[in-house]
Amino acid sequence: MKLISHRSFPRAILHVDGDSFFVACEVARDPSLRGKPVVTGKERGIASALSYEAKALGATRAMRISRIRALIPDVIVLPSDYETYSLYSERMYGIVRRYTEAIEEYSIDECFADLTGMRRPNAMSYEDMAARIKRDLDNELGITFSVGLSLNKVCAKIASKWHKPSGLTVIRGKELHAYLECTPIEKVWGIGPNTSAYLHTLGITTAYEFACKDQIWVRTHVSKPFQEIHAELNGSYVYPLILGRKRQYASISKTKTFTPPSRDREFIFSQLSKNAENACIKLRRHGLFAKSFAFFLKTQEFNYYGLDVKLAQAVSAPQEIVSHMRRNFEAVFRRGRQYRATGVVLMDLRHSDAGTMNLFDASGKADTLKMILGAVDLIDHKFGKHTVFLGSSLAAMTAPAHYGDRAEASRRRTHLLKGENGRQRLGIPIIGSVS
DNA sequence: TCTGGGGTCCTAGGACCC
DNA sequence: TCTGGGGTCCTAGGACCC
Repeated sequence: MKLISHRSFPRAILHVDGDSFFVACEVARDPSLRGKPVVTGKERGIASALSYEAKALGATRAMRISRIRALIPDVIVLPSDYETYSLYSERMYGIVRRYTEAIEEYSIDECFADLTGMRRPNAMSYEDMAARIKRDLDNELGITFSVGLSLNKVCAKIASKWHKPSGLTVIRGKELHAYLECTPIEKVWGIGPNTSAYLHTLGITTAYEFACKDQIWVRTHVSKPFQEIHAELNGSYVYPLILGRKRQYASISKTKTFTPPSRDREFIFSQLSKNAENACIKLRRHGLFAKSFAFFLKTQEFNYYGLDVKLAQAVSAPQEIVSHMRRNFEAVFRRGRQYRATGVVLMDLRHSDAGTMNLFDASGKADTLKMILGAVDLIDHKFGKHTVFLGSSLAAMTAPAHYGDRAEASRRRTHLLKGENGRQRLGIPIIGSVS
């Protein structure tokens, strides 16, 4: 039995979703691409977004670019340009914000808006607002959007997905069941492959069948996140919008898969070192410091072996991360095992390292390190990423072309920032000059 | 989907305490 | 040394999202 302790009123929640957003931004910027099979993700060798023309010819998300080229010889492959997409993203938020301040900037190509109570200020119905927002977005950005309007986030998501691309779907409370009957359970936001399979074993295949289960059943069969989804499928408003600017990072990670896989310990470690460098670059770009981190190796069988490391002080220098990984590497690495990827995750992020300085470190190393890092960031900014890098990353940086992006490899300069090398066992690596 | 990369949140269970 | 009951904090790992 459901307890309703307050008089709930229906909400009008809007979900806005850019159609093939990355590709659409590229087309908006370069109209000559319109109508052609276009994919982005060149830098990774994996398709991140596809034009509808490319999809129609059989390409799918996460497909290897090489395979797409075989499938569609005249496909246009572009590297992802997040700077540009972010600009379009900001414009999207701005247009929606004309109609309400209650906006959640959910991701680069999606947002939610709470239109509740805005009929009078905007002098139009919720449906008209949704239509106007879509029209403004399509016209001003030159990108089509799929828009859904319903009682809550989960249902608004179902609505926006209903008709793609360029759809506008309104799902009122009375019509909800009809939509849910046609929605496979695995298409519901928040219900992944695992939970779908589990629900299937209980005889549930559609969102409607799940929604019809009573409270007792729901509490005994699924955990909290799915109880909440269940409530939203019944029209309740459970998930509030998270308003305002994107919240701060909880973690920053860098992982990299290499082909072919490798058993070479030095190579594997250099990959970790490179991950650490890249993660720290992002960390510093946001003015953050990490008080702990994790690193892991991923085997050819998709098993993960890793370690969490707590630091005595918050750091932003890769040298610190690398020296800790060096000390703990043997606990994780096994000879003979085939590895396909490594990763570094920086955690316990904060805005300052103040108050955590080691009092016994009177040598001025910390200050030196800061100056070096500042210089490194400046050089990278001026001459491009990875103009300078740690000696411990060398193997990863100079690996054969098939170990990475060919173009990147050829662009790369070979100046080294001396520091970590195979034999060093010092807590803080020796810092040399940029050669 | 023969499986890339970057995130967040929830939960069960152990450690520890009273 | 054995016996309960109950609370908090932390961690590893699962699940999901774009």
